[in-house]
Amino acid sequence: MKSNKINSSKVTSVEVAELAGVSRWTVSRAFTSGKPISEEARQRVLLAAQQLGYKPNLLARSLSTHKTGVIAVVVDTFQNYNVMKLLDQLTAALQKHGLRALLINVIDEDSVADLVEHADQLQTDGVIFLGATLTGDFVSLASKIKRIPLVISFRDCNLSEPLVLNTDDYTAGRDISELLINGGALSFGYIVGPSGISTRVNRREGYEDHLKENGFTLDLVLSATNYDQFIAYEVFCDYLEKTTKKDRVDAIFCENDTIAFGVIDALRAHNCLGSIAVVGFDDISFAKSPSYNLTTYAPPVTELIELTVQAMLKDDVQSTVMKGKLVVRESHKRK
Amino acid sequence: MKSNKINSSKVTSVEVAELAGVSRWTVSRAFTSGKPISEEARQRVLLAAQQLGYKPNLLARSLSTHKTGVIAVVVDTFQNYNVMKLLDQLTAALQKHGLRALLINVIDEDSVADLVEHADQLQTDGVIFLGATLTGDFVSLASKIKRIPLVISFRDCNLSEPLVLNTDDYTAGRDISELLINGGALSFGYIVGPSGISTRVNRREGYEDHLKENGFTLDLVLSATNYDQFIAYEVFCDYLEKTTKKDRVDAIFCENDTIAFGVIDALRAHNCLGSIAVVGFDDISFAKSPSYNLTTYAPPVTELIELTVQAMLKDDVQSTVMKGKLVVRESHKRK
DNA sequence: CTGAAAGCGCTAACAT
DNA sequence: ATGTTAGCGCTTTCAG
Repeated sequence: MKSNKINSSKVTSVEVAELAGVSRWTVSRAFTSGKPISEEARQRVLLAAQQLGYKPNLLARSLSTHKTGVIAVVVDTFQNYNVMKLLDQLTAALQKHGLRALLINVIDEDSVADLVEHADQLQTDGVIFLGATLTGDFVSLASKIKRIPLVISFRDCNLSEPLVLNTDDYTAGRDISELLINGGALSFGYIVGPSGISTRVNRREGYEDHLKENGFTLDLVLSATNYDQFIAYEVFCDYLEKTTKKDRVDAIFCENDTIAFGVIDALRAHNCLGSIAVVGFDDISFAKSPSYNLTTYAPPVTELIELTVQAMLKDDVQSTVMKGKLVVRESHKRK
Repeated sequence: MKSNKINSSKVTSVEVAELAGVSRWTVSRAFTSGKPISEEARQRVLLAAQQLGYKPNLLARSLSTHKTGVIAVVVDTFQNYNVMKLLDQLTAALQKHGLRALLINVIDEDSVADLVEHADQLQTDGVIFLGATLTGDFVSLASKIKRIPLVISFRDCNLSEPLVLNTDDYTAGRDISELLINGGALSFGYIVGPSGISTRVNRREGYEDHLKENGFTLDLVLSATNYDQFIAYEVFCDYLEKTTKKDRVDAIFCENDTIAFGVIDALRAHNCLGSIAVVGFDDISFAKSPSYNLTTYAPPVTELIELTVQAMLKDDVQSTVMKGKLVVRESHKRK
């Protein structure tokens, strides 16, 4: 006897069909929009379903239709305000299209392939990489999951094989150089995040190229070993302690906002806030904090997210870089 | 002909069985640990599977086993550093147990019931609420999804019906009162977040009760209409502008860290940083920023997360509140 | 340890 | 518009 099961929710379409006095397949139709069914039959089915507490089992449906409506979203650097913003907007956009996000948290970088493979076995309809630092071999990864679309969002990846959707980092770097030059700076610095990572090189190249074209040079490159405010703080404190005001650069572009905060913290701690122009990248919400007032660059998040979702729905989306825009606040000004 | 399909990954257990020279059921066994199968047969199957690029379809498996290994994680306030931290640890913990998180982003509070119902139809094995502000009727919601476990984590909810796992907010409030009293404060304030929300009342009650027991009163209650740093900033600026130093409270406890940052921003903007003791709640990573150095209260995140995951695996977990601990930095000191 | 029958709950494609 | 056949790909009995 099936009533033996503890859980009472074992109502299937058969029972609904019996109660409604129709066939099982009519029940199926009643729950699928755009299928031919008389209004009367539909009402009968819906009523019967409600009485019995019937809800279609979407797993079984997926097994037949070969569509789950679930997209795997792979994230590596979770505790990062920018990632959070992206994840928020991405899940919202997916849901608006009736899709759901299966969140994959990459803790150990080596496990990416396994995690993605598992998602694939779960029959997800696509995979979206929202990685901040991931350096994995995407090409070989992509080949593992040919069955479904794979898109890499918000990271440099000079490949054409998997679909890549990203901010135009190169132009962004140029814009920032221009802002700083116009502000009267004569010497320039840059702080990179985790080094050896090729995901953000374009940003720096645009900055450096534009400086050179205008007769300047990149005089200082500092390296925070991670996208960590405190590491950046220490690195910049070190710089401040080893230099005198005369020797320091006039302006510094930070690979992202988090690093910029650390730089500003260091300047504040050394009582020389405002002596060096600081610019970040990402425009995370904290950037407008009155204690930082960070001038930064806002990636075209909404547009890229929309494109990312489109890539999951149709297969005619091409790899794209898109311009964002400068958000000019106070931190790039020198007093 | 099935080879008509564009996607080549249509390998099923039948083909593997043929190539390995065993039956289809033996293939199934080879991919399920703990099933009786001879080592030789398993090797043959695994080899054949590899050659054909076969991977079990987990959807079909779930349909048979009535287990998907997917847990719905419902979040309402996404762009909140604390939520991010919880989500990071939660997904990591779930994955460690072989489970995956289906992330549900509640944009419109009214849609919670529908979203959860959909997750239920997707046959998720459980639902975890990580809501910060959600005020929905959890009892009626819980009744909709009796089939699977539901747990409310990290929010007050004086109910016993759905499983509730939370920080001991009441005791935390008392601890903070004690810290501030010991610091010599004589007058006390509190800033609430979104009002009308009952999710954090215990925090305030513990604070107020302890103050009263020690002969003090809660002299000021300010209200930020949201967990937003800038709203808190404005609210506190307003307070500072309407009062003189003499009239102000000595200490203020903020419902969470984000609000505390706004308060500190306001104090800094009015050049009176250090004149009022400030304490936050959550210990988000930004709290240790050199520009804030926030004294705050760290919830027992790891422990509660572990309990949450346990609740998904077994059904003998009881509703629990757990003590966290005070993280004493600088912001509670007055100069 | 391995094979076979039956079925998980639904839907595509076709027939009526 | 509705009913029918034949599966989706795997696992659970239970027999051998």
